Amino acid sequence: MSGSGGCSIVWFRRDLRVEDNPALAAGVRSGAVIAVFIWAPDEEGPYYPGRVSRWWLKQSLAHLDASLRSLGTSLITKRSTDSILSLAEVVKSTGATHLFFNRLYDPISLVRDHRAKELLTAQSIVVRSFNADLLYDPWEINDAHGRPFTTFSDFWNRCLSMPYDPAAPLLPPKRITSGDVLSCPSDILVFEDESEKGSNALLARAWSPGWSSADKALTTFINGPLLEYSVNRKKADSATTSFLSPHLHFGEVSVRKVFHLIRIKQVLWANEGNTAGEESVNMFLKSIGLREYSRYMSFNHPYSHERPLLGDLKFFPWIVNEGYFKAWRQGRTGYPLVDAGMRELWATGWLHDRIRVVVSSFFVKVLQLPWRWGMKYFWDTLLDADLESDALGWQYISGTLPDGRVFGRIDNPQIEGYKFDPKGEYVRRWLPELARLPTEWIHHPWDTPQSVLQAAGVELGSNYPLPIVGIDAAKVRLQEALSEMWQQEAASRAAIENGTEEGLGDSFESAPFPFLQDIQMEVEHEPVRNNPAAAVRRYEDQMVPSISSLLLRVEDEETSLDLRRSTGNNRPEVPTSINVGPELHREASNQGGLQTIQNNNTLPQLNILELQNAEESTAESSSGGRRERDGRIVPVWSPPSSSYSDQFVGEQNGLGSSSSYLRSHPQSHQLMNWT
DNA sequence: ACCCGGTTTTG
DNA sequence: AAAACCGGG
Repeated sequence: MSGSGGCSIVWFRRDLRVEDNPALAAGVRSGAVIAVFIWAPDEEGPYYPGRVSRWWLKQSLAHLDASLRSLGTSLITKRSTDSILSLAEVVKSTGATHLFFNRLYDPISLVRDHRAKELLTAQSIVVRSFNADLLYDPWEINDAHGRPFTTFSDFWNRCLSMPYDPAAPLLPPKRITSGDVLSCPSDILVFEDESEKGSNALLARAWSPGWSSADKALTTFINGPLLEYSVNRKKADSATTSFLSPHLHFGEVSVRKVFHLIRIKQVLWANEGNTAGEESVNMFLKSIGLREYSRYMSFNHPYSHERPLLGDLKFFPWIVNEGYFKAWRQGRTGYPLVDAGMRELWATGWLHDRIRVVVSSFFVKVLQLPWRWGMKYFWDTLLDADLESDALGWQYISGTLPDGRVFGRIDNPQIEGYKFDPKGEYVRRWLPELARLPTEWIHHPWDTPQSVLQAAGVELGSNYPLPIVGIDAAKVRLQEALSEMWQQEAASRAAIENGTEEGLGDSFESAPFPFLQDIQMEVEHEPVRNNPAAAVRRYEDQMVPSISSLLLRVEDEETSLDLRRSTGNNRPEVPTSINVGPELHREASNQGGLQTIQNNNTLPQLNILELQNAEESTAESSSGGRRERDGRIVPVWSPPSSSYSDQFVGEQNGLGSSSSYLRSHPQSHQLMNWT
């Protein structure tokens, strides 16, 4: 162990590449390197990666290992339940003096990485982290008053007009001097179980993980489909997307490299007066920007994957109906475009962005299921599952962002169908039972004359379902739900004014949308009028099966201000704001297993982090109930748990999260002007 | 210059 | 659904 004294550990996470990897470069610069990957999925709580995501990770790690070997070292892999303890062990056994890693911005990583820094610094290890995941670190992008932006377009305009460019990509190291890898044996990591192997084998036909295929995908895209990106982006057929998202998720290609290469094209096309090309570049950069924004939001509002950023839907009576949920997952809603999307998702782990919008908006608006269920299902099934991006997407669809969609709007899958899939090819590919239906009827089989159906071999209600909910009925139901929501909201406000309400401990915090436990209890099992589906409405949209939570309180007043002030030359390494205090506030309220968690926080910025209680959730919550059906596309996926009532996370609807919104946008909870 | 109505876009 | 956009009149 000693000979190599002074070596550096490079901790790989979602930066599985050798090019433009600042942490690796720093390691190489300072001498011998030990490259480590630690697999500690328990730390992710309920967000244990889904089958396809794990499949990708496995391939990608193997690829990285091969590259590192060709450069002179290899990747050490560790199985762990505590990354930081494992890091400390690696440090000890290798005699390392430095730790380098690239930053992540999801809430779990923020806390974990900060802890790593504290712990190892205390052991006299030099710890440095780098930005490798974003064009700009979140704290670099602020408005004129030094406050974080709250809408995407402002954020993105600022990014595009920053006084300095994003860091230029680094070349890969020519050679790596290996630390003493023998002193630190790898664990074998198991990413798939027997039952998953068969389905995983199919993935390899369509995808090839690893940084070199990521590079290839990037060049192919830039030299080909990019030009038409703007025109083609409306087609449901995924042939015109970049296919970069899973590569980007695992950091196999650097987003800065993508940005720089795209910009080169942009300049080129601008000079040629190629306006279509320019437009495409802008559209594509925008989707890169959304990815940036998702990290930005996650950093500034670490609850965004769990809670609406705006409190405006706090009292919305979501429909808790497993039957709906199941029909959606299986692609049996009776709406061909939605169903085709859900079948494709299940079969391939992939979905065109447009179709993601269609199926998720259907989920939230027509079925009125709580968005976090849908998000969780995406997490479990998408090849490019990404917590920050998916949270942003679902919140956008649900209308809980200042610039999100208006909640009251229901998209009509039939109309969308003729827009995105005018010939019905997409539907026919994924719904073989409708393959013989003429285009005229393909997106609304329920209107189709019996004779036509018969000729096409379609028997509604038998081999293809009738619509699970009619669009008109859904509109009515949505309006009813909304007026119910307003009533609750008004009642709650009144209760506050009467001083009946306890409040949340924080005076200005609780103003617009107080937590109303009583009302929740009252209405819990009240069936909704005019609701033949016997759906039970609940006021918590925060329930995600099998998630139990601890609330960790975080002090971050000064530090978040620090972050905001810090500029170029002195970038904070790990956001020091994430200072997890030891005191846990967890107030279990007995009834029905509800847990209320109180936020004692009085600080202006969002400053609470919640960690998931790892033990109870992962196994069943992620992939547990899934079974593969050979040759059949219909998914079999059971929800993580059937006991919904005990997962309620108190202090809900992002009072914490939305506080900064409500303060900076006092109007935002009124954005939804229903009447 | 300005208004109108249809169309497109909307993170 | 609402706002921005566009091309006449």
